[in-house]
Amino acid sequence: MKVRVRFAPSPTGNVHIGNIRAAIFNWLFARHEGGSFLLRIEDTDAERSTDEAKRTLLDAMEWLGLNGDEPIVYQSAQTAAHLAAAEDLVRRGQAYRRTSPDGTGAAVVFRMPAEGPDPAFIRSCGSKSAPVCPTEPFTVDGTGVRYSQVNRKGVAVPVEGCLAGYRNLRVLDASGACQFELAPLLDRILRKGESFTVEGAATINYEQREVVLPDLVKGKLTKPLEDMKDLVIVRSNGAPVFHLANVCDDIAQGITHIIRGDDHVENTYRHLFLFHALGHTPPGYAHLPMIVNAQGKPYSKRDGDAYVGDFKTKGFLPQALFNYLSLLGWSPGEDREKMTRDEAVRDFTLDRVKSGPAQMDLKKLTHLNWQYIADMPIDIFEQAVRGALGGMAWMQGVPPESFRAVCALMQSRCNTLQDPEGWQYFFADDYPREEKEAAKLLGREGMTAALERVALKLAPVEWTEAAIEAMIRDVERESGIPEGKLNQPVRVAVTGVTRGAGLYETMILVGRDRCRDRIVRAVRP
RNA sequence: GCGCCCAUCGUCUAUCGGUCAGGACAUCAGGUUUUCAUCCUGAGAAGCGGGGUUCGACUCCCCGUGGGCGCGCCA
Repeated sequence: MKVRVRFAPSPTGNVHIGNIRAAIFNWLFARHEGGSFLLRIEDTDAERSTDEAKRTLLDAMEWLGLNGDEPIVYQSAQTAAHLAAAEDLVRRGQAYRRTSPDGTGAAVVFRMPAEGPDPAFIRSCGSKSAPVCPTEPFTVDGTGVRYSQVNRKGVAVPVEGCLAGYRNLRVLDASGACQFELAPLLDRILRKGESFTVEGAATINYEQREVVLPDLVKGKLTKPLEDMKDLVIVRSNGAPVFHLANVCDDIAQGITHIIRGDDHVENTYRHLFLFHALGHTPPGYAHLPMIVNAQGKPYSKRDGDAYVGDFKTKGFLPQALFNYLSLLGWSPGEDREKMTRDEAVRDFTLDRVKSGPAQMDLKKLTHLNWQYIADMPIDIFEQAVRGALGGMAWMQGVPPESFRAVCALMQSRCNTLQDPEGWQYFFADDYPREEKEAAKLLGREGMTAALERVALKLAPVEWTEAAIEAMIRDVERESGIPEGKLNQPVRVAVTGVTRGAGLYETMILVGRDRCRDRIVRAVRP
């Protein structure tokens, strides 16, 4: 069967790198398997969904090259199908209505199957016995089983579970006499809505069963069925709930594998039942570990760095972010990190995905970004820098040849596309200066005189690196300055900063007149 | 509280019972260089704790500890 996966975010707030990482893994898996990658926007939460969020989401997807293979599905347009599915479940006795707490309406509740043949994902664990707090009532009705247990501190704590979790339940009093037996009454409870209350129960016995979820990254996951509850699938206001909508849409879109964050595993146990009740074999599941912030905590709204759009504005390349994110929780199994999309597609398999959480490391992303920038053809780099610089005022009137020359000189020194904002001194005279450093370098003994000599000799010197260097060496000798010690003062005078490309090539690009004027201004403010 | 999941250098990771536990980022120390960046050398840095199983465990099992997730008429 052809693989079909989907990325199904809800457009509330900005797209998170955790989400986008899930999108990347889905995309990688689809491409590796030669399948389809679909995008579904789960916009049923009208309160929180915004067009703004939808747009930033789509922008991020496009920026990262996560192209979908079919038209986008909007969940809000599928409501009728969701409701029809719910009605169907009610008709077949697999769901029931329950009036809302405020009595204004009735929600549709999906019942974990308490009778009939077990689906393949349910497994019996043998009989189980559990103590019951005798002073609290034990009740059974169509919505489940409720009783209390005594904890270590001697306090009664309520326990609640679905009917399905208590197959062949027997309630015993302190003497061991059976007070209640579920199996013979099941039909009356389910069909006639009868309920039963037992007082003074001491022990319960039942056949324990568990849900088995074969996860493609975490292996076999299980969950005791008695820990699960029936679940609301349609609100009393008539709106379908996430679980129903999600499963219905996955069925409608023919999804074969669901790859999502592992914060969904608990939902998956329930979705398994929904797929089954709706007459479908559940898809394969792969639960991805979470990405945590620098504090090792899950990303929250406070973490500004977590939003995909920010990476773009901070000057990161989509290829670099894609590459970096694909390495968070996955590795090709060799010591290979920088790789093309094609390489990642070729090597990506779910069984190589790690199951522990991963922490985002901005330094490493930056390093990767630097590598990608260094590898860019100069034309592309120049274009990217122009785009990133946008319409900065000092860009006005810069001759294309000069700009290109500066790009060529500075490319290998760029960590991000934001770095070129510091190139201002090449083109304009109102650039930021490292005043403290400048004062230190310019204030040295005899420096003023030496720099004035440099300014003087600048006019006639041949405008080549070699000639400029020779001239500066001359001035050093004439001024009694140790060889090489004049470079930094000249640099700071000419550029305002203490770090940059080679001084002589920098000077050539800054221009003869500007160099002279800046040196003069530096010594005589 | 109950349930589920996770656990290798500071960080991302390799290892699918036998390795001097490897790589990358970061850090530190040298070298090259007119500063920076590059480049080259080198260093420090890890199997959460306790029990098992085994000739042998980072790897398998159990307990504990720590962290995460879930327990909504949110998604």
